[in-house]
Amino acid sequence: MLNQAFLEDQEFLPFPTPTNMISHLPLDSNQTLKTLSPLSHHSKPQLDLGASHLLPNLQTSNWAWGEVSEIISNKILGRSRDDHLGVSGMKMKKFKSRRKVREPRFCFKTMSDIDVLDDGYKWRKYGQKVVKNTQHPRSYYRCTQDSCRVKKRVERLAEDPRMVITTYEGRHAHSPSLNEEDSEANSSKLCNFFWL
DNA sequence: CGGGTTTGACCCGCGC
DNA sequence: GCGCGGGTCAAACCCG
Repeated sequence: MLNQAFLEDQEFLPFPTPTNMISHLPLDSNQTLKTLSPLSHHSKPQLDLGASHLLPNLQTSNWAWGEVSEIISNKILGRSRDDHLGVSGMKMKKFKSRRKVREPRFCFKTMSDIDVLDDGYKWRKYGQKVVKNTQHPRSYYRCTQDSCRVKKRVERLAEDPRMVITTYEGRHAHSPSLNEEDSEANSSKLCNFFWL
């Protein structure tokens, strides 16, 4: 357990990004960040140019996704790195004398009426919280798969309620629930596939 | 009845 | 030490 915690901590950077999410975070030829509407599965992809100014002159090859997410968090949400350490109070109680476990994380911004994006995984809501200085509550979701500790947070941007901020934390140890039947057999392969 | 959501309580870290 | 804020728990509730 202790080893696992340290391993996870060290794995934070460089930040791996699931291929099914790369489509939501393309870096174009101008090396600026864009985000895609999650509804792009059904309709023509809708580029959000509004985020471009947040990451001027971003070089894709020189940035890890964790750093990108951190920049987004800082710029959009006004948070510092330590502000969103994903360690619950309960975990802290268990591992009081140990280093904090930092799960891999990334976030992205989308313009959508829908709060919960359909990313192929099944999520169960486990909490909702009104964040200070925002009129919109933040929702907390956990992956419904047993033994999968991936979490995500969903909130709306205070300055622009049309924008949804989704923050993923951790790695899925299975494939999306779309192919639930064979997810067991392929779990390890697909895990690598989605996070490389 | 099983699985998901809601919501108030609780815990912990942090700043003062 | 105390209060605040964020994150989580878990009982109650809802729904198919």
